[in-house]
Amino acid sequence: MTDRPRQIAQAIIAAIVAQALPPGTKLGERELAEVCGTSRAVIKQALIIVGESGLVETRVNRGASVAQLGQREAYELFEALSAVEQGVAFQLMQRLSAREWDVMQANVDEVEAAMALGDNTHADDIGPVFHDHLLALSGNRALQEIHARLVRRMQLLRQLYVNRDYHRCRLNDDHRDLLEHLRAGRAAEALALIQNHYQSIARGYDVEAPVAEPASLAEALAPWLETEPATA
Amino acid sequence: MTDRPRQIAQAIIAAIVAQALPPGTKLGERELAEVCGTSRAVIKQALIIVGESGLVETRVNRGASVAQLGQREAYELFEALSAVEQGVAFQLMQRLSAREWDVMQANVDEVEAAMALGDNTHADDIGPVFHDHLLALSGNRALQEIHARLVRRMQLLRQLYVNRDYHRCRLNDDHRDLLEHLRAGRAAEALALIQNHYQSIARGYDVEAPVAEPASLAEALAPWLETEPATA
DNA sequence: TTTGAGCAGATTGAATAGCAATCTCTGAAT
DNA sequence: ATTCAGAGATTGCTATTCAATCTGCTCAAA
Repeated sequence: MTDRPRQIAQAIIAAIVAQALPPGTKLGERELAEVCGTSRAVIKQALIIVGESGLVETRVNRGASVAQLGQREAYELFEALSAVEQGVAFQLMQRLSAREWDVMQANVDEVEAAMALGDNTHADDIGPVFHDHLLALSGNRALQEIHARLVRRMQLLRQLYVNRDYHRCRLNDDHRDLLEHLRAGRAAEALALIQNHYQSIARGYDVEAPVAEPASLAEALAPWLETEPATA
Repeated sequence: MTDRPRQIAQAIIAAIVAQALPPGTKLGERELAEVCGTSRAVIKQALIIVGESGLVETRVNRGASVAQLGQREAYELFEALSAVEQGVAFQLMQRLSAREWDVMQANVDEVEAAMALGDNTHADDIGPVFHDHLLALSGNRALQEIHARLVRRMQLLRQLYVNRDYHRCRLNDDHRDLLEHLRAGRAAEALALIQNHYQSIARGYDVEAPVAEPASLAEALAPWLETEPATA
């Protein structure tokens, strides 16, 4: 029961990433305090933690609400993800043998198998893990943290901009091609492909869409709060 | 007089980066509250903000103290900086004309002029700005924020590990060579040089040194607090 | 109808007091 | 010298309170 601010912050982050709290949802201190069964002081600390992760916007005297990223921020997010992965890829190419890329190869094959079975939901779930594997191979926790933060913010975009059925096969093909470049030591091609890959992903997001309705804080947070929520 | 947590957090960050608060310095809530003339609640919020930036370590029931980065974290920091700048450089090379690198060229020349005059202090001050210019050219605020956070944490290393007079001229030569590669579009050479550059910097840090004595919080923070500190 | 002023309620920023749990440091006993 | 116990200090958290600000509403004027 210690470090409640961080626990609550994790719950809020989980709810946001899981799309239970749509962008724009007001996160009132009083209401959150009741839902979490704690005091406003703890809530304020939790909101600061979430705010530092970039998932929540806080304005003085106006409280916090789930961040609504603009087109520019969306673009910068993809560019940043691309840059980080390019740097990581370049470094990994210098010290990894062909065999050490097998984890990522397995992911590509798994996604392909899922798609062959028509299980697109599962393919969508494990497809993005390809990028996590890349970061994991670096073994660099600072870079993994940076990458994870960017990915979490990217989740927000799914709700702001329509996801006109981006071509999964195309993305997985990119993954496969990228792996070949990486294994063969073709640096320029690999980095260019990463950039192109993220531009493909970005193209699936560039149309505005109606924002989902902001659910009640109690319902949205319930699954991620171990402590009993006060039933208002 | 609003948003005091953030103001105080900025003051603490400034003090840490300026080496007024050496690694390991205990940041007691009560004492900070008195020094800043505010309440513990505000201080706790400020410490959370600073903690999220990675400059302060917080353990439950044991409060916060200025982070003491280990060898591994130091290594990861340099690797991360290298990766980010490699990614940025690769992207910039595709869209910048030769002329648009002039800002960075100016920095290199300025540093060389300072060194020619024997003003090594000034050279050390403006030398690192070279890297900021690179990020500024990207125009990507997300990447600039990431980079700035990494640089701030790197400042901590200066106090933990002795800085056996790293060769400024060598570093500036790297900058000059890098610019040539960037202008000429030699991607592989440019990225390799960035990596090598940070390894050179890292080599200047790899010896342990006695940690500076933790100054009093009041004295350390005074220059960065506009509000009057309570004279205990 | 539209616009704008003004007021009431709600919300946030912050201070204060206080309590339980934990940590730290001192000092005594072995 | 080492170990252990206890007092004091520190932290985590709650509750309450007040001022400043914001929001939404009514109502009057153009």
